[in-house]
Amino acid sequence: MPADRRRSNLNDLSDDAQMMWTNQNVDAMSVNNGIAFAPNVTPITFNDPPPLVDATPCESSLFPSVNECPAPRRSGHGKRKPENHIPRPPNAFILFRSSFIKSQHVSNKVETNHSTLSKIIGLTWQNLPLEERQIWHHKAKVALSEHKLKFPDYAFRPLHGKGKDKRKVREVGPKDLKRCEKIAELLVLGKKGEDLDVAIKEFDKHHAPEVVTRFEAPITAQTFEKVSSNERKDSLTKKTRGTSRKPSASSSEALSTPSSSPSPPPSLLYFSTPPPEQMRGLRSEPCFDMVSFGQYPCTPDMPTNHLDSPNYPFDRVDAQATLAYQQHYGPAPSAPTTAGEAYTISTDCHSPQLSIDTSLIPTDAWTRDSSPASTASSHTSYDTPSPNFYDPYIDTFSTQSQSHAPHYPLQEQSQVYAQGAHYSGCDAYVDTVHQPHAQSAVSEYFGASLETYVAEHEAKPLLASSTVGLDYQTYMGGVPQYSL
DNA sequence: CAGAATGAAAC
DNA sequence: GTTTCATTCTG
Repeated sequence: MPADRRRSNLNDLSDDAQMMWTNQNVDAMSVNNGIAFAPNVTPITFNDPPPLVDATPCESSLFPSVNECPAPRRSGHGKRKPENHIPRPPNAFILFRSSFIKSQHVSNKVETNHSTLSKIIGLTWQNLPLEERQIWHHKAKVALSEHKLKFPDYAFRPLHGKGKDKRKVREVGPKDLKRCEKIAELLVLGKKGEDLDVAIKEFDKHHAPEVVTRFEAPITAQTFEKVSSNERKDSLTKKTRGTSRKPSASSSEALSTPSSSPSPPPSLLYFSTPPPEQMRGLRSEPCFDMVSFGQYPCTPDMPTNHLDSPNYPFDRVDAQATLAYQQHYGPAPSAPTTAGEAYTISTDCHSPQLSIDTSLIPTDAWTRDSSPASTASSHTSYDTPSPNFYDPYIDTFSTQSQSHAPHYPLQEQSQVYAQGAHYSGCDAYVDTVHQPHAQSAVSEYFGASLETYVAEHEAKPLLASSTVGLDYQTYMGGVPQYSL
């Protein structure tokens, strides 16, 4: 009877929709079937303090859930909701996150930004032992049952088309994925609170945020041709695509290869290099994030222009930087053939990193109504199996024992993660805060006429990425600057 | 109010 | 397959 439930009027429900999803009732119940199993929870007691049942069937040892009194629930996501809005039952991760935040495993000293925290918690979640995650899935299941008991008429009714004009303007951060990973790693190892403070403080001493540059997939004359013909109707009909994400636990696409996701053709507009003011006008986000470029200790010969500074000499064309690289260092790395492949030029202190994700941008990437971040291609670049094999329903549906799949060590996961589209805020994201010289090369790259370049080097990928990387390496003189 | 994460559920 | 929305809080 889902149809019936759907028809039911949510607004009939009483005003006690102010809920806080904690695990307080969860552990007191057992979920062995879909029927009533929570005798102590009724629609009335749903918000009541936790029953004093100690017999927790299972509790995370690593991150025990917080059972203190819930803080009054803030209206979800700060969005205005109807007075009697009934929130969705939380999923396992949301429960985990909630509890995690509340227990302050990561103190304010380490991280305050919740976007970053989400990242950290996400990484932690991925690295959580299977059993631990299972516990949270169990809690989620119980929460769902509770929810059903309390709101038997509830049906999730997402407002489709609501976010049609929504676009991911720009990614916050991700300042430092490595740092997030480190924190997550330590967390899974049991370090939290003050221990973590100390460990991260030490880590921060030696760690510098990595440089990440994103370029779209290599442009060839062929693709250019193809695009030109398709461009018009494409841009007329295509709408923004939603954000998909990296492989998830229950998703079978986790194991799919990136080659199965053809890239959308780049747009004609993309090929031309508009004047900076036009660029800013066309796109709602800047090409580069150079917020604190000036913080970096500059040497006299270092460029100090911001790309988005009006003073930046965009007319200074130096396409030869790329060619010079090829002449000097030989052929570039083999061209990626699938969207989402990434060049990753060594990352540690000995050779500072430059990751280039070559995901294509949607056709209208330079127009207002699209989001590079929301292309599927930018989220399918996992060329290793997902570390996440956990099937929350493994107990209900007996599947090919995925649960016995190997648990990927963090390091490996990180690589997978780093090659994904998590720097997907724009086509070329360069954190030059710590590597200003890289900016120089990128600037030159962008100053060049790509049209000319493509015409002259047809069927060859643009290699600005490599140029930038080497440029920076050269600048660093091969001297280790940071240790990780 | 977007953003960050993952996952459930609806289109 | 895609989109929304659960949590949380800051910028």
